Amino acid sequence: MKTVTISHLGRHIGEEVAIDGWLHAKRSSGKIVFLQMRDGTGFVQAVMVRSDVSDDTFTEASALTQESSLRITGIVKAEERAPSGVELQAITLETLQLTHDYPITPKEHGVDFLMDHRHLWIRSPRQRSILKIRAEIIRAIRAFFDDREFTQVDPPILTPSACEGTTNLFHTKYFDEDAYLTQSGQLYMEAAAMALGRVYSFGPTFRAEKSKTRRHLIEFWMIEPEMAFTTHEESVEIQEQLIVYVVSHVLRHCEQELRTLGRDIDRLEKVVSPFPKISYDEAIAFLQKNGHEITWGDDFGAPHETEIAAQYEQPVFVERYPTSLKAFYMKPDPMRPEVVLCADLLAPEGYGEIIGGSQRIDDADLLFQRFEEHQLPADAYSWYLDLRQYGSVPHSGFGLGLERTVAWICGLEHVRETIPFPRLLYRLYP
RNA sequence: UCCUCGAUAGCUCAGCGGUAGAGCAUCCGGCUGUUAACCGGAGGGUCGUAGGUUCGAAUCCUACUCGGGGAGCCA
Repeated sequence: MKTVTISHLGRHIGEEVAIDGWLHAKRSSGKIVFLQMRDGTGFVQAVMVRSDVSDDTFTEASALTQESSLRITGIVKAEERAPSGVELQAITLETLQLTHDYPITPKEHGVDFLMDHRHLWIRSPRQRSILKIRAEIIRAIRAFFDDREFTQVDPPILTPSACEGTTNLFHTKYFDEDAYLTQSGQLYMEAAAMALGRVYSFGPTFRAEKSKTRRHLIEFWMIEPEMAFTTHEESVEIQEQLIVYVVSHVLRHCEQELRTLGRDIDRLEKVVSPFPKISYDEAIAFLQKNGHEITWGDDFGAPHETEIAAQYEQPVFVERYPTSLKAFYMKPDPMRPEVVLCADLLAPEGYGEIIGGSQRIDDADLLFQRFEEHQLPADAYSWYLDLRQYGSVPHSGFGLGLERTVAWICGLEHVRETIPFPRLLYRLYP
């Protein structure tokens, strides 16, 4: 008997095949049983009619429970009433394990309960769809950079000290030395860009911040491209192309999953070039006009970002923030040294900042001056200062937060559903 | 760290000073096209923990524990 995946059943109409999977749901009456099967590739309904099978088989099917593992053989039928257009007319049944008391019932559940059962929750159609889309977004991001001859470089996860010196890091020991989990691979990626030209990293990042909002994870994944001989404006252009590419890839490859999530496809179809660009100055003026008590030099809070982004149907770049607000390595605008050559990309629909990027300081003296201003230990970063001593060039880069991007594209309420096993404040299980 | 909301059956919740409830899940019975199927029946609870007020507390008060949402910070 040929075993096929549910996703390929449509190619076997009229044939007798076997499927291996789990029972997602069951409905039955005295003489017919409907078995909703899932195998990871999709969902299909197997229909078992009492008169078609042996009494033992029918009794066994009637007694099956949610999430029992089983193998069913039957004839593949085209069926208009089925969501996938295909059904299996069951003939034989082999129960691998009869499950008892599966915790996640077809009824509603609270966040706490579902998070405690995350290892089982990911079996649900909704969670499966999100993880599929996450995988496709990752595939699209890699394809985008690989096609443009970027080289993937993996920065270290254990680091001797803070990269940016702003957020709280996870502390650990490296034998007798202190070590920290990385909060950004950027400085290492600048070194890599001087070696390989155009590079990108894709890996986990850790922030020991006591943040508890729908936009925060303690452990999250970030894509950090870094490009030699690239200006701020050129970097922003690449960021825009990347986002357009990723969204169109998901629209093309994940139609079924987006439908399962109930995502408003129209909103995603509006993500095309060019994206609006406004300056920090214009954003401040806009907020002031709308009654916010904010002055030039203040940073935006989450409500500010949401209000700015709400003006547009596409992601919006906010450029040239005050130098005092941004990281030490960002290059000042030569025409206006009080602002830096940077941009944040704000996603629509209140999802907040998904990209932060800038042109980096390439002048050795200015960078050293910044270290003193920010009271950073120059000796710990002497390798980074070396990059400006030996063939310094204009270069730019950015960081894309994967989970926020997934949450936005999927239209989710919270980033905790975008990663298989989220690490959240006070939640390290499962 | 701060603000705010919550904790009652396996799950989701109602009850808000006077004998602990419903739906779903589970078990038993019925049903040949179900889609969170439906119909009938059964079992199932130290009301988060510790104090206090009261004749009487799931209910009011205090503290603690755990969790949700948000702020700050950030992707």
